Amino acid sequence: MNKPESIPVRGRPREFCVDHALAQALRVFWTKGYEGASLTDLTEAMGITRPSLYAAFGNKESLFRKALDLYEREKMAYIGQGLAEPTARKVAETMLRGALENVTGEDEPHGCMRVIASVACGPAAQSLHDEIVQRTEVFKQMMVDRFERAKKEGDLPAHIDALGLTGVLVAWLQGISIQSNQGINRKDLERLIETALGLWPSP
Amino acid sequence: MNKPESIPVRGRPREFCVDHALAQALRVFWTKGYEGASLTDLTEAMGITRPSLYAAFGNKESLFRKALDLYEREKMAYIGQGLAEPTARKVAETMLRGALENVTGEDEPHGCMRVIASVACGPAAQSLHDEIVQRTEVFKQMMVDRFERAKKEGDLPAHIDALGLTGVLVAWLQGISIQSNQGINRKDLERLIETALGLWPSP
DNA sequence: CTGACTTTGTACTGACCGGTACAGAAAGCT
DNA sequence: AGCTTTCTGTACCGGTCAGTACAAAGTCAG
Repeated sequence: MNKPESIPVRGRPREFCVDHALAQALRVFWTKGYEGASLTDLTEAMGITRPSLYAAFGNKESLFRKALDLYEREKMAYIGQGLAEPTARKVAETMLRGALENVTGEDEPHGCMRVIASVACGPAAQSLHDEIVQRTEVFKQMMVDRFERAKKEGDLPAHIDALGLTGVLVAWLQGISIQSNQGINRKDLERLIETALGLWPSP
Repeated sequence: MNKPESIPVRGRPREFCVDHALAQALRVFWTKGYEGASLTDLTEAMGITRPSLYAAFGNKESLFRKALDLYEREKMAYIGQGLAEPTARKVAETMLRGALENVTGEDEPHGCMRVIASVACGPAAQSLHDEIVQRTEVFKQMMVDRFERAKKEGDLPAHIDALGLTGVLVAWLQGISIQSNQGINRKDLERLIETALGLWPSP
């Protein structure tokens, strides 16, 4: 995984694996946020020099975007899995437990990269902030639609506000991320989740 | 409010009001976080020069701590008010509505400064992060105690886990902060809160 | 081999960061 | 009047930031 991956065509071949370097960059951004991660942090973690980074990834911002894509693809799969569950309760349970796993990984940064990055980006990275917000909105809308369907299917009471319930669930997910980032231990987060599921509306 | 406040004793009198300058600094830190706020941002907003800032407040970090004290004193009163409410439900309601007001202020930054600052501080500000986390833990413990009392008083079912319920409520507060920071409108946050209160356990 | 082409590491750029040295200005004390 | 004390503005410090110019090195086609 740490060697070149594609058939070189012309010129001197690249001496590192782009995917592996991107995975290392993801770890740095995940831990430190966009502005907190310096090019020195990134190049050291990726094991390449600055010009190599710029040649392969454009600049810091486009590197971050690629890392964010990778993060959402590999680390936020639990959102999509949750949406596919058969009942509203299972949707919530899958997302809450998935977030817990994502956020308390053994040797991974604690907290959700999306949350960290959206909060911790100054005016210089306004466009990044906006993009993260927009991606979050897409997920939220899918949840609203899913809960509307659940109401029709009868596994959510009719008086429940699907948008409000989505806000509640998203707030839980974000709160789990923040509390984990603040160093809460996993056991306490599990109690949070158990209590939250205990509050979840029954059909 | 923008003129000196105390009786000068010796030497040239200070030409600005310390309290007013601190309030302006608070706005900057609240909006941009600790590392995102540069000394240039701060001095411009405060209307003073760098040496004046250093003479009056020590350095950037101690200025931030003073601003954080001011924030908790003036903007987080709803936590203490909530704890004083007679029932667990009113505790939650007061805190949720207080957070909403705090976070959707007309010409104030959106989001809770504590949340923003705890997430958006790099390794340089580790001691600040730790202090914010510690202050949060104090509040949490008070909530746990309050909900334990509520169980004894019978306005919370006995099977409820007070620590888990505190995590649930804190996650809501943090989620409200983040979603507001991401530009959610106030109406949607109100629906989040109404739905959350609808889930709150009845005695 | 020669030339085209691309990646490599070194060493640099200008801009900004937090923090400060210093001299002049404004007040009270004697 | 001086003298002391404190604040004010200018102009600077070394360090770090994101980004790049440039030449050496490696691999292809011919």
